[in-house]
Amino acid sequence: MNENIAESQPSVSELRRDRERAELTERIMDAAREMFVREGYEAVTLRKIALAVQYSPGTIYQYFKDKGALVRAIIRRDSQDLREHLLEEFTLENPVEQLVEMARRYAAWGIAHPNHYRLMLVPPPAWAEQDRELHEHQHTPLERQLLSVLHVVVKNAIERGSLKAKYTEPALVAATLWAGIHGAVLLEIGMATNDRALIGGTDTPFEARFNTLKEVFLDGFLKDEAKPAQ
Amino acid sequence: MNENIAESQPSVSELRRDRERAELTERIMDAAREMFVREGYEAVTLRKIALAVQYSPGTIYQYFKDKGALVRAIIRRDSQDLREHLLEEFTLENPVEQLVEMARRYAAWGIAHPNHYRLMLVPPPAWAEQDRELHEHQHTPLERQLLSVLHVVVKNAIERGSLKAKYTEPALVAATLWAGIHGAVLLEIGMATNDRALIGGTDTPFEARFNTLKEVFLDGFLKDEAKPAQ
DNA sequence: GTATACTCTAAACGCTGTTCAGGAGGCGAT
DNA sequence: ATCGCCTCCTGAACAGCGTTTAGAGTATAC
Repeated sequence: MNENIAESQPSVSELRRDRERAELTERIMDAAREMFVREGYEAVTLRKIALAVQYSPGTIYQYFKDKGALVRAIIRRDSQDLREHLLEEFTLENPVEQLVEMARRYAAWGIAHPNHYRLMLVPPPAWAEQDRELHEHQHTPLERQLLSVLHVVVKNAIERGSLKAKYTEPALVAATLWAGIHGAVLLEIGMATNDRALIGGTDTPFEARFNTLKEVFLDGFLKDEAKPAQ
Repeated sequence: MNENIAESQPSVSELRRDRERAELTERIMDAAREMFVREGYEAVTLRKIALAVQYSPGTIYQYFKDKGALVRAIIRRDSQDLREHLLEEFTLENPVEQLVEMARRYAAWGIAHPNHYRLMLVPPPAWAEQDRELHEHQHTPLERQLLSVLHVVVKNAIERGSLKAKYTEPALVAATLWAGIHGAVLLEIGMATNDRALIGGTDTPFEARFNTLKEVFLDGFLKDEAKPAQ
């Protein structure tokens, strides 16, 4: 044992062990993610996850403290992915256009992955109780991350004088924007999963609702002279 | 046995039996509602409910088919209550004012009863699978009911010419309004339950967010000459 | 070769929702 | 008054859940 040296270099077997550990961690998360997204949180059992990765149930507990920690780890990673997806390839220097495009990406993602969306953004307070874990390592909940991303862009728009004079507080504007988009996505998800040939055809396609929301927000927030050309 | 008469009048003991059945049904629902609202769906066990009403667990199953049916029955009843609360005492003949007041009541109710709100409006797809039950007896899901209430008032506003000319479809406007309010309520609920002294004080009170949403919707939807006096 | 550290498993625990055979007791008919 | 019926309710049981733990098995370190 070379404990005498305070922090010695890791041996080759230690390296392999660490790598194998990381790989199994990954395999578990991947299998669990797929099941959570397909069947929802409480329909997925640890035993099924263990079966999928071909280990005994107890083994999972050497990689994740409990079922909640597993789902939280998945959420943490996927939140980061969504966040990067929203910010990807932005060369638009116009913050208003950027906001519209981000909203479009966000909504498209949520509708394409309804269970995933619910998992990350509508946590039943069950697993949120010990969310120390989610907050640590500069990991604020996704909702917060999104708000702070919006905050930056909105602040940019305000500084350029695109918004009406009465909207001076970026946090307020960002929260309003996010509330609208979030509500629209949830409405679409709910209607898509709950309804099969429901009452009279008063239904409207999501595209139309999204555009209405966009119009209203643009008309409501922007100065008349700052509105984009039709 | 008086089977010869097709439908005879119920005997006195039958009446008492039916009444007692209805009373116990009520007691179960009341106890369960309180627990669901306080602790959330999956934290409440049938055994605890049975204990609260002082019957054995099996007895519950003579009154409700299973746990999902019980919570669905509660949701059905409370949905009606909320719906009536929103429409209560309306003498306002101005549909725009009515919409604002309804939104205010709705948001206040949701924030005052966060668990109740989530229970009724953000069902994890678990118990929504067999929602035949929720749809029957002209009971559409609450979300639908709210949209149709909004639909009527919005249609009224459109017919009075209060909205900009490009908004001709009440369903579209109603969906947008509801999405915004729903999102705002969920954001408030999430921030209130998740956060205890979080990152920098970028927080805004709900009142301010609600007013911003109101301003934007009024500015966005209404003709300039139809806006209420400040 | 022996001791050590680690990983994984099998079994068990207490809990859950749910089912079911059977006891208890009031009711209507004889 | 007695008999059978019908309803309500219970206690025990079942399978499945998340989770814990003692220990077998194996690779590493000395």
